[in-house]
Amino acid sequence: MIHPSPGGGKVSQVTSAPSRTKRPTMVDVAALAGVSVKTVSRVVNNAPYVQPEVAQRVLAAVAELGFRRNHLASSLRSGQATATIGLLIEEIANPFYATIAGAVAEVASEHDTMLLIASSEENPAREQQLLRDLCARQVDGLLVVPAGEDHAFLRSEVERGTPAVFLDRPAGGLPADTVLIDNRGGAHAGVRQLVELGHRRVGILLDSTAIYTMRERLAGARDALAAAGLADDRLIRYGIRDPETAASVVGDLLDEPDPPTAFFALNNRISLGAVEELHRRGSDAALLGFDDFDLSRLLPYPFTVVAYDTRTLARTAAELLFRRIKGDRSAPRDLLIPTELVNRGLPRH
Amino acid sequence: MIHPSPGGGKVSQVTSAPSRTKRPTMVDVAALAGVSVKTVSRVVNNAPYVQPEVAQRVLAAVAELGFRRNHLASSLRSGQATATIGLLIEEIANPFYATIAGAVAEVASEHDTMLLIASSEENPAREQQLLRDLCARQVDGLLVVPAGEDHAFLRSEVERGTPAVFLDRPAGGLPADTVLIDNRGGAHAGVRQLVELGHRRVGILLDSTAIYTMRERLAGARDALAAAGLADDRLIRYGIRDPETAASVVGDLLDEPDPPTAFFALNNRISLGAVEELHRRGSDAALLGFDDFDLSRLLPYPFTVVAYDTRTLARTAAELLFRRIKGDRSAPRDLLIPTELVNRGLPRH
DNA sequence: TCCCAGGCTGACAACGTTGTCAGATCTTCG
DNA sequence: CGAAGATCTGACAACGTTGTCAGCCTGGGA
Repeated sequence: MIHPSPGGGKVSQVTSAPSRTKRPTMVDVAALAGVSVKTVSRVVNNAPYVQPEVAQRVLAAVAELGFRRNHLASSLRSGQATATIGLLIEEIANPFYATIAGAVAEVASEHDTMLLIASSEENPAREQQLLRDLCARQVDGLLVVPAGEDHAFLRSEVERGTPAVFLDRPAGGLPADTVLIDNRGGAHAGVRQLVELGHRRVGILLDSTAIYTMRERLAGARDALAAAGLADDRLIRYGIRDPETAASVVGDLLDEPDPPTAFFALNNRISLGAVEELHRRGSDAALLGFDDFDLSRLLPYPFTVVAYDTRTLARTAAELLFRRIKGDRSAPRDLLIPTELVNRGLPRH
Repeated sequence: MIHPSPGGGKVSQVTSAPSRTKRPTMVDVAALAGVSVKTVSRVVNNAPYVQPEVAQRVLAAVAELGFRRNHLASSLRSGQATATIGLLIEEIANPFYATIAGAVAEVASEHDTMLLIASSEENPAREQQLLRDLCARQVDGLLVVPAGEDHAFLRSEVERGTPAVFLDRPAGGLPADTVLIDNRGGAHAGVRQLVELGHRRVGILLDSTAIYTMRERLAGARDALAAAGLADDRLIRYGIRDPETAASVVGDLLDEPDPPTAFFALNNRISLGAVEELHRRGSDAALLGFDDFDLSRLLPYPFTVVAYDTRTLARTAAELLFRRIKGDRSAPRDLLIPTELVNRGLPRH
């Protein structure tokens, strides 16, 4: 135990008023080390031709002052290379985009690059403003999950040396690298399997056809049904935004006179609602979903998903972007990430 | 069907060589508009005292050249205000951190600020390097979910005007704003409820006590058990990293001669494994988890979680940070986000 | 001895922008 | 009519860094 002596119990290492000291610059370091600013720059950047003992003096000064190179000034002067890329997604908190962000961050980190993330919130105007802002910050490249339909405004930026790679959805009005999921093929394969299992009436549940992925998946599903002569647009339900709506739509369809024996949910929010309703009713309708997700295997109803690897999607796009940043000027590429049919959910009863 | 005519099937709107034009600067705009650079600056920044017709000319030149102000140069010259904050988390793809990132991005957007995100991957050395890098990029402030135990190295940065707010875990060796979950209180309340329900043997499942949140939750649980005279350290299992391990540990405990009648899983990865095993065995042991998660209500086993609002945690921290950025120099604050007991999972059978 | 190459260093300008200041013009008021 | 202000504009320096270049040494070869 230490006896607190009045006023002296604690060494006052904390200056009570946070003294907003100015950041030291190379000028300060140079003065302390007795060299020129340029020499400091050379030492800080590991440039050759500095006498070891001079370098030591400089490093000592750097340490004493707590100098950190100003990255802004550095990249302003040296032209490009802010070692930053911009990622534009719909919404960070959404697990799909979070996975994308994680994979992109990983690739970025492999290239000693930082990640500036912006959320468009599905708003094309906001998307445009954010992309412009990212360019104004001189990012070395852009990764974009498009919200809008028209990206012509990016053309001049791309021509001026900020490469852009689009992922999950195609760019509009701009020749650019694109990395997409095989939405159409995956939906086709899944629905064909339902047909082969003997299903003749397949309810299709989707959000808006204003969304590219929905259009593609719907097209794939229709193709597969049409190929078997089973196309029936009365079984398609649009505008499903959340699990609750999905559940009630599934209920409505099951209550009709000649109900579907199978459902195709075009995204995982819809799958979730469908699982809930089918489980509640003890139904034995087949369920096919698009998009896998973390806990799908623990849900209380067996279903098949058209799965794909979101990380591969994102890594592929990011790696392509870095090739562009490093100077690859070849023609824009369109890459397709394959899908796979996977069984999920817990067996019935 | 389109007959491909040799070499002419497509209008060549794509300049084969993407001509890396230089970005126009205020100098270019000034020359085109026939004014000084400073006047361009004034127009671009909506400064007063520019004749409307001159402003028009400048804006026309801006539009014609596709000029965008260089944000780097701007914030270099004008001192601070990069309109960027840094967020350091463990791993972006993890839903917990994704939720944090989303909420932070939201608050940042309300302040017209962009978000630079970095992942420490639980590595203190990497954390330190990333935080330094963020400072070098002159961010206006830092939000940190600490990985390491010592953040004294940040002291000089904070004193030099980069405020930092820590969340979810406390900072080490640095007086700083901190926003934490009420881990201890939540665990205490949950376990007390188990005791009140008549449970006398509670298995406690956790990851490493090297993790702050684990220590706190464990302490809360022990307190509650001790208060009822039920403390029994033989029922505590450490080092559980993933659902699979959790499941097997639960199995082991249930196979012992005098098995627990209740389990407390200290995070949601562990809860998940416990749910799986309890469901598989058709057990009727009570389960208490810490951390709510999206699909918890659909899991096939009833359990109670100590829940909290991650978004509130993150928003609180972000708002505090922006108050600091705006100049609030009051003493560092410690805020506690409350928890709540919530029933989850589907009823047995 | 001189010359030249290579190692080492610093002065200076420049990156693109904005703060400061001074000057020019115009209005207003005593 | 003159002074005081308000409005408008541009020259210049500065933010912190790095590219360019010139110059200083030292040592080795002719």
